[in-house]
Amino acid sequence: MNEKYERQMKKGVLDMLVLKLLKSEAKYGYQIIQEMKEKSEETFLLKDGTLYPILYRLEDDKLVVSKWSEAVGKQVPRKYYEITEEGKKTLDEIEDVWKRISDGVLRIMEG
Amino acid sequence: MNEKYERQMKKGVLDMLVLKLLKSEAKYGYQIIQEMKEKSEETFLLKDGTLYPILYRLEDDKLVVSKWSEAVGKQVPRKYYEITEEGKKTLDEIEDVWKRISDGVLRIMEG
DNA sequence: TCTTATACTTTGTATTACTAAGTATATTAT
DNA sequence: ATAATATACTTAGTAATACAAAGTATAAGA
Repeated sequence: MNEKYERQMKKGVLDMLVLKLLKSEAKYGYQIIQEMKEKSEETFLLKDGTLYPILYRLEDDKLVVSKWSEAVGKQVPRKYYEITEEGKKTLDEIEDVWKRISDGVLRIMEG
Repeated sequence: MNEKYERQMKKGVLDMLVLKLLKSEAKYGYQIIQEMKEKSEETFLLKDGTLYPILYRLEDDKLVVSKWSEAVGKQVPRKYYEITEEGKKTLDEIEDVWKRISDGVLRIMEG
């Protein structure tokens, strides 16, 4: 029952969180999943099947670009995702939307 | 572009907000729309076509019950929606989910 | 050798906010 | 009287996304 609401409430915010994590530096998929888990203190536990479609969508929208890493030794090849200028701009906008909505929720829930 | 994110971010929270507004007293559709608008300071501007499907869903889930008002004078008949005990319990649970998710978002966005 | 972690891809499902169109009555302004 | 607006509820259809699940493949450790 609660999972239903949890899933719905996450809609829209994951794009924002992924862009935020990429803002400091380019990262690869597994790294994003780990940071999301650690920084949110276990609240955002993404499956890879959830993250990659988000990254592909962000790439289609030109908010991120991806590059395969040079083969360094025997390292499994990694695809690094880097935020674009447009991505940074969009991140700021999405953050404003989030602030406005969470403020609105607070006003109703606490009023 | 932003409308897309705004719409997604509202998913899940509208049920919570409607239940919250019904917690203090039974209300009819138009009244809910007005209170949502006022209390959220223009953030949640629901169309009737958005609200009623939510109310029907809540009713299907037995979180609210509806009663048509007695015909008082020439008043247009109104359908009052009242939160159930199960609805109150679910509201508390959804609120916990919301708090956990918004805390998680904050941790990532501010850290 | 087996398990686990790393790493990316694709397909399909369930859910929900919103638009739009429809029906109908009461009140207010012209 | 008439027109416009506010009130009040219903239904059908669209777009978007979190997630599960299944698949492919390599590296490291027990």
